[in-house]
Amino acid sequence: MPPSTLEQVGNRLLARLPEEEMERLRPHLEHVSFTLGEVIYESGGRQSHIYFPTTAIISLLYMMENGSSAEMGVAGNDGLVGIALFMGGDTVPNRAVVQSAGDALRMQTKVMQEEFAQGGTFQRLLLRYTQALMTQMSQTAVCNRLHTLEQQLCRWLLLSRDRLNTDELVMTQELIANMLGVRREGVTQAAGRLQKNGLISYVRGRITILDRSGLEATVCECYRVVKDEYDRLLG
Amino acid sequence: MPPSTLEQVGNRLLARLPEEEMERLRPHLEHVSFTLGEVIYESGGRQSHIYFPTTAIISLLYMMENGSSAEMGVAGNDGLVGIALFMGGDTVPNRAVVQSAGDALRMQTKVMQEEFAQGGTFQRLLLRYTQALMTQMSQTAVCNRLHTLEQQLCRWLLLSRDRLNTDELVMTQELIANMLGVRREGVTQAAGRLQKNGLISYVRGRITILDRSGLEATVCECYRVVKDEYDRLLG
DNA sequence: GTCCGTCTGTGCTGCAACACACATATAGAG
DNA sequence: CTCTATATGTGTGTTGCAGCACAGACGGAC
Repeated sequence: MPPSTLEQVGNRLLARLPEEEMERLRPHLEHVSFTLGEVIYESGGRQSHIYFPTTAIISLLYMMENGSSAEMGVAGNDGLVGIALFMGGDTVPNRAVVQSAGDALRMQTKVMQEEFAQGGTFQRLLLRYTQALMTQMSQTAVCNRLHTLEQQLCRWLLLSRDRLNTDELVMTQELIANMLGVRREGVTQAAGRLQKNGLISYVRGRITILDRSGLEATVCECYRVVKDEYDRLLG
Repeated sequence: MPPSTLEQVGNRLLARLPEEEMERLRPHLEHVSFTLGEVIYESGGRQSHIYFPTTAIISLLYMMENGSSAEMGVAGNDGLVGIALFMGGDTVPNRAVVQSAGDALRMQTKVMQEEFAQGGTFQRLLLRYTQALMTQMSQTAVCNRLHTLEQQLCRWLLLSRDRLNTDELVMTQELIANMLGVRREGVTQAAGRLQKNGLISYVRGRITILDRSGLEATVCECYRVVKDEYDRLLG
């Protein structure tokens, strides 16, 4: 695949690199495709590559000892998967799962680390993204504590929508429940209310966002805090 | 204060710096004291200094628009306050409040940033600490979602204990409730159960940990996940 | 078409935490 | 010692979600 095509459906972090750095990295970027549910890394697992999603969305999930799970963050074409590889810890105690099938660009860990050590725009962007992700994680903590399932579902839908280029999400309520760390029935009820209010419609694993501004009116402040931070840090 | 005394009651991050880097930084470290409840920075506020607590404990709180709050992380003598200053974002959307009165060493932002840009052990330690803090934040999200108030209180007590050198915490239930983002009455009930079981005792703003291993038996896995990551990344 | 697996809807009961109201206990000021 | 502000204890009712059970509905395989 020629370089120009690589960046056509691109990753917004990489798109912000100056041409000089991009030229160095381009030969090391490799296109990969992910299917729904694929596990990119396990909790504590080492990664051979860092991933820059282009159309895929990746969830960072903590898996409880008893089997339940909860999402702590999500990465799309505005971010990357593999923070630990440049933060120095090598691994993190969570799992990365493909939440929405799609593509990513990947780079070998060693190449990435060498470029990171140069201290240029690449390092600066990766650190700023990491800070944005921290905001997302900490706001998730707040939201889990203080807000209703319905508000959290709105937040989740909007965060997903922002990382896709379509209003249709391929996603069952069961999977959403696993992400949010709640029961499937709870998602059914909350989604039912949103549908009744004309904000979304859904059938059997396909959710369509009908009224984005309606969702934004229903969601808690957490969504905007996270979005504003992403825009400020990476916009 | 002579340098040797500065490090006597020290900060464990700084203690891990090689002598060469420490020599460069020592002239720029300044001792400061914090009182309970003091606000180190406001949400979105710029900081002139980065802080390395020695005996103080600092909570990172998100303040909701409606006035309620929730803790997203905590920093003691194993960490620092001011992540955003080297991650590149300058500010974060939360507030840093003194949870336990005590001291810290501080360094001017500019000095810190110059040393960080050197890419040596200082940078490596700060990034590893940041990763540890991310684990703490994300585990807080999980814990808020999936665990009971009593378990979370245990987690909070243990995290505080680990950052003090005494079993007595000066802390009212009201303040703990603000940290955990729950009602004061809920804390009263959970603390009452812990006291009845002989794990803690408390009177009017003073909590004493009587049975640390009992707390560890009651707490959810979140505490150990965070502690193990801190040990692994910074130990 | 029919079948079967998957996805969604709904009706319980139960519990943890909330909101509000108010009672009691304690430390420190005077 | 008394007063007061602050800290903690308790009761009642409500809410949001969990846990469990099962009914219906849809879609692809055959």
